[in-house]
Amino acid sequence: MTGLRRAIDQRLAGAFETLGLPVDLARATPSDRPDLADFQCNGALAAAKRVGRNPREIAAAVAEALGAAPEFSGIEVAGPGFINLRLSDEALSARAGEIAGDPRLGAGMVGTPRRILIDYGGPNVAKPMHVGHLRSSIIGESLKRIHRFRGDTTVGDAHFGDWGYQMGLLIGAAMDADPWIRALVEDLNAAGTEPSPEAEAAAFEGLARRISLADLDRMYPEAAALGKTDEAYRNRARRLTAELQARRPGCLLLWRHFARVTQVALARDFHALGVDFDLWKGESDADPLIPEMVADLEARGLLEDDQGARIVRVGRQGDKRELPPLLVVSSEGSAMYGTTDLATILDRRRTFDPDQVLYVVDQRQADHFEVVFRAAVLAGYAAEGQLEHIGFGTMNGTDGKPFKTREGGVLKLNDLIEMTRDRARERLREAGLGAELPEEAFEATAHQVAVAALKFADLSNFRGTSYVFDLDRFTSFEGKTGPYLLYQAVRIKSVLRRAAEQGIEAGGIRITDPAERELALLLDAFDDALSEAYDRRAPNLLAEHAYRLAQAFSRFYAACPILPAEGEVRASRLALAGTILRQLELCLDLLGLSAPDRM
RNA sequence: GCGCCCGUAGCUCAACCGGAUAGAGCAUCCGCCUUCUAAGCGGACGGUUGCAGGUUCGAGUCCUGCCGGGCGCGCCA
Repeated sequence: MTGLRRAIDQRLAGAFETLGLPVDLARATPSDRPDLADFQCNGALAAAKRVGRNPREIAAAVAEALGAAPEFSGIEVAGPGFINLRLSDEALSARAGEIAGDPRLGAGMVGTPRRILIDYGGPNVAKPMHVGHLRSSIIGESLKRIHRFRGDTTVGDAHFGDWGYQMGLLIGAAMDADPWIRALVEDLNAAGTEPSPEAEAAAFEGLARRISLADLDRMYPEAAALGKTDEAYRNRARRLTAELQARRPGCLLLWRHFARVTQVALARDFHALGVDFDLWKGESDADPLIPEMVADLEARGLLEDDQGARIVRVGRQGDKRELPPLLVVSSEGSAMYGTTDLATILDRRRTFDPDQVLYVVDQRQADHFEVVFRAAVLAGYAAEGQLEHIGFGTMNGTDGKPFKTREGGVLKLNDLIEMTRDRARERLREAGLGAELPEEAFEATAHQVAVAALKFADLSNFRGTSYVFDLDRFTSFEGKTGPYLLYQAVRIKSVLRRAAEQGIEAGGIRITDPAERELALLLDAFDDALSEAYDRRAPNLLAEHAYRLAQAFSRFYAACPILPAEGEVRASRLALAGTILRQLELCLDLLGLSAPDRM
């Protein structure tokens, strides 16, 4: 199925070819001047430059050549050589009808599907999620859904931060906090063998009583702070990290408890946000590959000794700056951030063999990924361009620096969600739904509204730039917000429900009113918005489309009564509304949102 | 110091390969519920796109310089 915009491209290409003009310039875009046209082509201007002729003459010739095409109701040359194209109501009606009958609502697939792995979320053991985790999680989730919908075999991996120095800190802190734990770890380490299943079960049971997620939340910041100021403490944590990575049984067992407790809680929190991972692989899963990888790097002659550490230099001729080397083995003998990342590349290659890996991680880590990717290419673990860092900007406070609460701490994601849910409940009660809906549905709706508000507020910004985190804006339900999108969907559902009750049926779509034209044009523009969001890895483009669609519907709703109309007009408007709902809900789903039935 | 990113309306953000009159939301003001959910709709107000040059028929967009801000620059992740 070809969309209208693409059909116009083809018409233009035909005309350009006939006239001996560069065909790559034959492209229609939505008009900047909706009062003058639906689409415009600026190709005559660029062509004039290339072939050295008058742009208006070229435009006039193209317009002439286009003259017989049936989908246009108006073709005009304007300004310096814009070709303004207006579509006939018939063409729009036919296209709207096509989309109405299309399970994919007008969206195309990629030409050649690829295998894509998306690394996002990046939760860590013992670190509760804060607002900073919101971006990676929801951008990554949306990219995953967009890729999958367009036909790629797509896998989302949480890439759980469960390995490294932080674990040494925590193991030490837990041993300090409780003599029973200290004894357990030390005895197991001394024994040097895995405990029996019974002993292991008993140990986990004892740990479950002693260390909860809340304890970890409390212990980690304290230990991290101590590690910064106290050298002996820091050195012990490093040693314990190395012991864990050497798989000393006591450290390993305690670590497994930490990871398990955290993961269960995190998966629940992610799910509540509409974020679900296909894989929950940890950095620890890449760990077993490290020895052979180090040997391999050695064999390839890439490893160098430097200040007691082992590194890979990744500088290239023509670099504008000197990149730091990849630190493969620390002077303590530990694997570092980059080591596990490199080993993870190997692991993914063996287990999933992706054509491309997208890392949805804070922009500040651009240099780190550049180093890792270069090392991977040097070692032959990945091809140039196969690994891509999808960086995003930070959420800043009004002072322009990464967001902190008034107390100076980080805002926990769960607190933000609860705050927003409170506002949603209040708003639902005002609407009188508190009494009408069963408790469960009421809570579910409040949650949907809150999540939509938070996620849309983030997704509507271009991912690459930092933005100011404004609590009021994030928890607002009016204007260009997630709840606005949900509300439009809810209104349509309500209309469709009434229509069904009254036995009113939808019919063929006939576009006549300006509000209907706008809707038909937007339905057609979905495919462009989706493929653009895909190509540029920019969900905000899809969010923008969803908003425009919702807004156009709201105007249509105000201007064109649906059920109060009669006959074919009513049947047409009902069909149009139903199609808008389906495309809107599809957009919401691709953004990781969902609309309730009532709100 | 070196490098990367950013600077657009009072505030928060958009702007497709360089195109016409730079768009939304919030805030402010004025209208609209006796038709389907007013979390809505219509309208008004609001801009020298940080500054100065350059390329171009045409620049928020490309180039150079300056000013301002953020971030990164091997033993955390």
